[in-house]
Amino acid sequence: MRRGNPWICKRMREEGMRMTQARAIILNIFAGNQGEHFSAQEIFFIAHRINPGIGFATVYRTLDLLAQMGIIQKLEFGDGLTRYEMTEAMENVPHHHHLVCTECGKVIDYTEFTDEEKELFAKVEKELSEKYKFKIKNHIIQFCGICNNCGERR
Amino acid sequence: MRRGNPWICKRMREEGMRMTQARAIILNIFAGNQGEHFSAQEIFFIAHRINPGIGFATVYRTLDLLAQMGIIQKLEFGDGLTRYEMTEAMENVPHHHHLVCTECGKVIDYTEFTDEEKELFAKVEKELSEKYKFKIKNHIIQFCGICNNCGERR
DNA sequence: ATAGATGCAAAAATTTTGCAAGGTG
DNA sequence: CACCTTGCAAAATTTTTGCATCTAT
Repeated sequence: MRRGNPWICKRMREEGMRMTQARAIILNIFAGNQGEHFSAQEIFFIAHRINPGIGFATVYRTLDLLAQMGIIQKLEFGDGLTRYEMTEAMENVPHHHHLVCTECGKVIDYTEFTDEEKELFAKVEKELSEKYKFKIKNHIIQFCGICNNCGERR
Repeated sequence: MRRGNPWICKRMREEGMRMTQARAIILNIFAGNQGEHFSAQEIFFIAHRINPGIGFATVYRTLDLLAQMGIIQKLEFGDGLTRYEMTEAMENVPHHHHLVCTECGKVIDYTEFTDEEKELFAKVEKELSEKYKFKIKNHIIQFCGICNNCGERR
């Protein structure tokens, strides 16, 4: 099977896993759409169009696997669907956060954190890490509110 | 029906809603356990013990309602269950965030944000608000990692 | 009295699991 | 060739909905 990112292939092999067709397809979806957050359903439909043999179970199993490996990250915006996006550790994905409209579910990606903010977060993570003996791997920041459209509609 | 928090009752009446027994019981669960995050199931079991007549549908409908009113807030820690906790706007609930172990699901509440951090967030919210015409109501901050126990077990 | 709210049970929707068959290293 | 993965379909879970009945106001 044609492999994707060689680093990922290597990590998989090291842990006795295999780079299969299904996994490569799903990885490509994320790599080719950085900054997008897909639900399992969406991944299924896209992957299925590429290779109609791929089933739901494989999608779920692959998403779990990639999340465990830290390649993608789970997100939930409150509509009941789990979403996934590529981790910022991967392929120069810029650090970003989300603005979620609690009315219509619209999500805006927000990247303009200043250096000041980044430093602060680094500091907080370090403190938390020590205080609670937690090995912190990343953080999720969401601002919740009402978007332009929904605000006007009232 | 004996009402709980008068402010909430007032708001409900203003919007043509009613303070029912089920709603009062559920509100009490949150008010009496500030800082805890309940799943719908947990709320159901507690409420059901207080009044066995309460059904699942009512719990879900009430949780949605209270979330819409901004009294409780939806949270998801990645285990597939939606959780709810009282909003910090309510009953002097201190502002806090969460440390989530991605291995065992354990959640630690974290409250020690400094003034510096609070100011920064206020500033960021204001900027975002203007830039994206979003009416920001609150934010969710989660740090994800591996807790003490899970880290050692490996 | 009257609209809003509830409870029950059935339906939807999402995610997980078991197992034989297939693919990767 | 060994054994990790997959696909399928069935099961488990969580959440939503319809409708007759009940109940705050």
